[in-house]
Amino acid sequence: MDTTLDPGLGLRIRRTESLTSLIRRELERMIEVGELKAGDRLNENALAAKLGVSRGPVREACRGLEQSGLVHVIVNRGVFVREISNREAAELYDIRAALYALAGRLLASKITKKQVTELRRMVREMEEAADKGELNVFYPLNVRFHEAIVQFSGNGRLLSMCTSVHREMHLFRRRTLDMPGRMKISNAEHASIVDALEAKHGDRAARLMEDHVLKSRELLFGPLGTPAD
Amino acid sequence: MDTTLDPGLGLRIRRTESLTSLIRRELERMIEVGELKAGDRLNENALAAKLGVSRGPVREACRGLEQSGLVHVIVNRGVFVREISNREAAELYDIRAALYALAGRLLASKITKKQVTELRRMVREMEEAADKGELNVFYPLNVRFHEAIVQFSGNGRLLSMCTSVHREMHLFRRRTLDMPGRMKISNAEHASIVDALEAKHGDRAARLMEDHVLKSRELLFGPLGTPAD
DNA sequence: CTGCAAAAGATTGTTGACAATAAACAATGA
DNA sequence: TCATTGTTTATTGTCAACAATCTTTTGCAG
Repeated sequence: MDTTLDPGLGLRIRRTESLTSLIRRELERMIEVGELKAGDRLNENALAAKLGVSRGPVREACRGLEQSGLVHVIVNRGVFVREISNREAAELYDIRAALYALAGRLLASKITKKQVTELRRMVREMEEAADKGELNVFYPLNVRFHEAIVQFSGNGRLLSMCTSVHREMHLFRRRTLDMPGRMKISNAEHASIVDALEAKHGDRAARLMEDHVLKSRELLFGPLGTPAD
Repeated sequence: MDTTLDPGLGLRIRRTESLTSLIRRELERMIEVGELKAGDRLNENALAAKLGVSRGPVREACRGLEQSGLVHVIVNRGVFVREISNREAAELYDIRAALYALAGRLLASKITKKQVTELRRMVREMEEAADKGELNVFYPLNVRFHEAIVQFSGNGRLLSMCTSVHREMHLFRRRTLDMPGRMKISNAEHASIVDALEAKHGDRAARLMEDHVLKSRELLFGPLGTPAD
């Protein structure tokens, strides 16, 4: 298989985007999809060869990934896809809860009818997926629902932060226990959140968003505080 | 003036740390201090020559800085120290408020007597600085006070996020109006925060932290929402 | 066979050179 | 005089080679 970065289209693309950013996105994709698993080392030579470029842009891309927390670099040893410990995952849940609460509060004060409709549509689709027990339909909708709320909140930096946190959490091994009734419970919370948003009740929306995230956290780590590791 | 990166010590240092990270810290310092101002372009050749290295590590360092939001890169044009608009600064204030609230909540549940003493000492020193009207003493103490709370909270990722947000906000032109009585008011809030922490009253600590940040925001932008630009 | 030491190999860190692009400037015509 | 086009210069994007470091293998003594 030839996974080169479009050498044919290269001439057109290269004008508006550097190889570095293309490679960074490609690496993010590989990590997201699982082509690169937590703990894997990124071999610069191999990657450069595989993508049909030299090591320079690959190294630059890795430096960006390092800062965004997706990989960590050990001098003279290489860059490794980060492994998220239980403890770190728990920390990220707390942060996500705080950021989502903010998103809810901000959005409640400015949400439009159109946005409410959009969110309600997602909730309805998730409801169908939950009824049929289709987790592979529910899950991406769930992601998009949360993303939409953060995006609608209008705080650009908040959006990029949430995206970053979300990417990092993906590195965490344990998937949320897909308990049978979990989808319906989760979606009921979604409905309440949209209600609060529509009512422009900022405090309630914030609290519901926070609880929604912390409930996921509890499902993984139990009701008490941070796990040892 | 020779601002080379210690070519003498280089040999020793290079073993445990790459030039890239040294340069990134140096650039962060230059931005922090104001040697590089918002909007300035970072000339790769000039920087490389000044630091006595080649362009490679400089470029890698810039990619890290880009991801952390301190600079932005325009393809084929160069990397520029980011300019923070009023709007973005306001967004960052909101985020900081949410993160600090989390820090307060977390710390309240686990603060030690020793940490309370430490915080109280800082408040006392700030009180003295406020009495004498010494802003240049008050300000760094103020920073350390907030940093300490975040650090004591025990959430590592939260600490790095707050540091990052703080750095970014430094790029914002308008300094907080140093109104005459401002320091004393601010420090009274600090005292209340420590009280809430000592009482292990998480909700109250969270709310006080949030209000404390949002009050700074109001001082800059007024009581209503986000400024246009 | 095991443990250690030294050499060979692989990989990262760094550099200088070349190619591609954008900015600055000069020349031309209206 | 001004706008436009062509040319030169400066700067960034990319690459391939070299140096430093780490890992693995091999050889040898016990």
